Amino acid sequence: MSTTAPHAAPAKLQLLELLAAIGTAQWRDFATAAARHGLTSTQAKVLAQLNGPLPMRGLATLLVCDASNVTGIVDRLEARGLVRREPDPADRRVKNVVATDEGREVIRRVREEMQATHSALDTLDEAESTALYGLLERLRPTLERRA
Amino acid sequence: MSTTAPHAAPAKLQLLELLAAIGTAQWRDFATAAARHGLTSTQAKVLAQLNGPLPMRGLATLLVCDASNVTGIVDRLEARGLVRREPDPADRRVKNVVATDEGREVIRRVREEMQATHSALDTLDEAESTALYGLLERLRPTLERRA
DNA sequence: GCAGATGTTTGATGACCTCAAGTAACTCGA
DNA sequence: TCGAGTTACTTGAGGTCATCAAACATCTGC
Repeated sequence: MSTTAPHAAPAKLQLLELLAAIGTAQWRDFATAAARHGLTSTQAKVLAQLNGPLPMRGLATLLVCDASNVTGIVDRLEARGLVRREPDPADRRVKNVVATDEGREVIRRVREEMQATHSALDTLDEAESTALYGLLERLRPTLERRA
Repeated sequence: MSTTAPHAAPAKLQLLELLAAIGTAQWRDFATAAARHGLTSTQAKVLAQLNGPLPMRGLATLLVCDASNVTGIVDRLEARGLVRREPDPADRRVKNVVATDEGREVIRRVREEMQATHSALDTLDEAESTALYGLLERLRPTLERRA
């Protein structure tokens, strides 16, 4: 409301708030899509990390949470048949979590059903997508390292 | 890993994943800052919404959650003296939630202590900030409407 | 071989979240 | 004005997520 120039440099706080708004909206989109498949957002997030076999501990590290927490989440995913615990051949303490075929299919659908996000990204042309990608890619390392 | 051109147009899925990564990192930064003040991220989020008096129902709408949920969150914030329930003069059913001075101060500090986010945004020069702001501003309406 | 570190699980506790139900207060038309 | 329907808030039950402490099995290096 203060300045009027159409493309004035945004105040840092405004940019911060906008970034937060985008983040929440996308998260909500994800949670909604996950819910349609009977998954909580946390369960879907775990499923999304499982490209290959991953030990419980690795999962906990990725999620930045206590290992004991992962036990329950994987329990519930396993009960639904979306995930499997496999013994690690090299270390008998370790249990590797693997997504089942159904698990992979479900998370694929969740991603594809994030309509709000897809629609939003579709409003950008190719140059804009590239620009956005470049900018976000620059933010990422700093943002993730200092957390 | 597949293509090698430095500024090739990103696949939609890559952009989606990058956006998600940025969102989680920023959320984690927020949660960490909130925790330093003894707040859960949800509590901090509520505090962040309280620019003026807001009825419980309004809060629930903003948070996209059940009204009964807000009762407990506000209870805990009120117990810490960060928030106050005030009767609405126009409608005796309504309780308006207002941040106390201490509440406003705490949330101000939380925002200012989101170091990862601040550092990341500081890596952008003015033109880049402006570009990012413009792009995100374009995404926002679509992203929020379709949620 | 043994002390210490690591991976997983269990149990206790608390916050968050939803749904169903209850109470109080508002609204609007007959 | 009065009563039916709606709305705001709370309570209680039940489930998920998150932490910590403790137990247990297994690995590691000396």
